[in-house]
Formats: sequence, structure tokens, C-alpha cells
Amino acid sequence: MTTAGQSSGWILHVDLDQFLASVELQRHPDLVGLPVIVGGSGDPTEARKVVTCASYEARAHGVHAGMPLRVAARRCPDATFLPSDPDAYDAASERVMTALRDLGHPVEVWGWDEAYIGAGQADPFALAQRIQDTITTETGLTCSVGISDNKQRAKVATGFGKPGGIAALTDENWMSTMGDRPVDALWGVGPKTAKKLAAMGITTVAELATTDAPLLTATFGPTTGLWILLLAKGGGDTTVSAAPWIPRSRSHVVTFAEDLTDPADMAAAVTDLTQRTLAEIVEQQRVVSRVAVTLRTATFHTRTKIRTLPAPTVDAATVVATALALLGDFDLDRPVRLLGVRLELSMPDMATGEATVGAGS
DNA sequence: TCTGGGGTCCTAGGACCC
DNA sequence: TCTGGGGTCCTAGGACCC
Repeated sequence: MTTAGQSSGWILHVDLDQFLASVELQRHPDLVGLPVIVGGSGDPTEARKVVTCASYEARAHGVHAGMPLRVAARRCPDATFLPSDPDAYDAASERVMTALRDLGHPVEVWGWDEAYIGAGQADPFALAQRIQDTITTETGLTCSVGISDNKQRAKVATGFGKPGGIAALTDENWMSTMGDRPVDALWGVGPKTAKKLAAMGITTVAELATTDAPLLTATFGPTTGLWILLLAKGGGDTTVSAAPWIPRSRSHVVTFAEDLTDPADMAAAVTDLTQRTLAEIVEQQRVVSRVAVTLRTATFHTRTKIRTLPAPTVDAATVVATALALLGDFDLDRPVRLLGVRLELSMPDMATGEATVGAGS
């Protein structure tokens, strides 16, 4: 059950509109109202780079996040392409979250551009309006707000408010609004689950909501089966925790502009990825417990190998050697498109606040 | 003009121990 | 010589999200 967090009353989901593009427009006011595409180094001819965020004007041309920059340039040749600037987005996000916290309600940050607010018994529409006013006043950005009594339903509600609006989904209007929609309109049901459900004859939210639980648990397992049934009924996670998130892992991947064929180049890349990632987690005073290496071939065959360290450590020689050993477990005789390193972190001991570093003494 | 990067959580199955 | 289960740890892979 929940220990930190509030579990009754209204939950508001706040989603910044076209966040990265909006931050860029603040620095380039001459581009307001024009198609803007953020991604890669800002060069639309760059191979193997994709759109991170497109302004609404660019979206009107069919451009969306995840699309290769070269495709975006073809669909929207008049767009302005800008390089991604994570530091600027971090700073803007921090200003937004600070403004939200100043409203006096618990704020659970959910990535750069989203947050949940535990509203308790406060008037949710008045609070939503106040959130929008505050964010605009304090940061110049706009947001949409979804209102419900759990996170998943509030998140779905936000979709009905975009851009810049407020929408609510409750027991009163849930099934009339969502019942006829496809199951993947639920936050947490993706294409794979939708396909499995379709094979069972279940395509809409209403159909899923009236499916017998044993049928779902038999196919999806006890946890997932009951979870998607709950989602279809409009349920979800009812807690909002203001406690800082403790990351479980940190990773970096690199897609090479041209495939690697020389194992020495692969080893160099893995070494670099590992050292960079380790430096970041050491800076955050965290400790590595497991090391994972991911390899994607030119044919997009993707596999991960993972190893638990004998004891949690921040020793670079140990971590790099482990990553290289994992790389060596792959057949390296095919061209490699992507390499990645993920470091899984020891969770701090809540009782002492200290990281677990194995058998001490 | 083939298909980015950074995350979290769940499940299955084998090894091993009691 | 054959036979039990329970519990935990580990790796691999799947699915989903922004």
C-alpha cells in the first residue's frame, strides 16, 4: 500500500504543450506561428537522427516525434530545424515544477514536461485554471490539465484538453466517453496488448471492462491481466508522491552514422559509453550493481546481455571490464548499428540513507 | 529515404539451496 | 534409487511510456 503520498481526492495531470518547441520559441520569437522541428544537431539531412518535438504547425504537415529528420524535411520543407538543447529544457522544466510546488499541493514530477498534482478536496477546475495561469505567468509556457481521481484516467483526460485546455474524466462520463474507443486509448495498453486482445475478440474499452478477470490473467499474467481490466473500468493509481524519484538505472546508447564492423571500434565505443554513464552516476553518489550491454545489428536484431557484479561498486576498471566482457559474449561478426550500456543502481537503504555497497567490513 | 534516446516494470525459466 | 515442494537469485526478453 501507499506510505508516502496522498490517496484520496482529485488528481490533476499537467502536460506542457509542445514543450521543447515552446522553449525554443521563447528564444526565437520570430518563429512563433511557424513550423519548428527540434531534433539531432538541427541538420535535417543528418542520417539516423529523428524528430524530438515538432510544433503544432509542423504537426499539421504530418511531422511527429520519432520521425526521421530526413522524412520530416520532405514533409515540411519550410520548417526551421533546431538542435536539441537538453540543458535549456532541464532549466525550463525546473522553473515549471517550482511554480507548481509553490501552489502548495503535492507535485509528482513525471518527466520533463508532465506532473501530477494531488488536489485533495480542492475545487479541481479552479485549481486547474490556477495552474495554467501560474505556469503562463511564471514561465511563459502553456499547458493542458486533466482532472480525475487517479493518474491513468487524469492522463487520458488531458488528451481531451489539448492544447491549452482543461478536461475531466470521472465515473460519470468515463464509459460514455471511452467505451467505444479502441483499447489502446488506455494509457498502458499498447499495440502488442491490443493485438492479443483483438485475437480474443476484445477491441473496445467497454468490451475489455466487461471481460472476466480469469480470461485476462490467463493470457497476461496475474498482475498485468488485472491491471488492464482496472484501466478499462477507469481505475488506476490513486497516489501522488512528492518524494524525489530515485532512479533505478542510467544508460546511454549510440546509433552510429555508419555501422561498425571492427570489434576494436565496438570495444572503444562500449568503453566510452560505460565511462560516461559511470561518471554521471558517481556524480549523483550512486553505486552500480549490474551492468547491461545492448547490441543492435544492421538488420535491427537487438539483444541485451546483463551481469550482476560480485559486489556493488563505482570502480571504473571493474565496471568497464564487465561491460567489455558482456560485449565479448556477442557474436561480433555482423555490422553493428547501435551499442548501449545501462548501469543498474543499488537502491539506497531507506533506514540509513546510505547506498548499499555490499558486505562492508 | 527505413526505423533515436532514456527510462520502468513484468514474466518466464533455470540454477541452487533447504 | 526415487521422490516433494518452497524460496531466492539470476538472465533474457517483452511491453510500454515520454
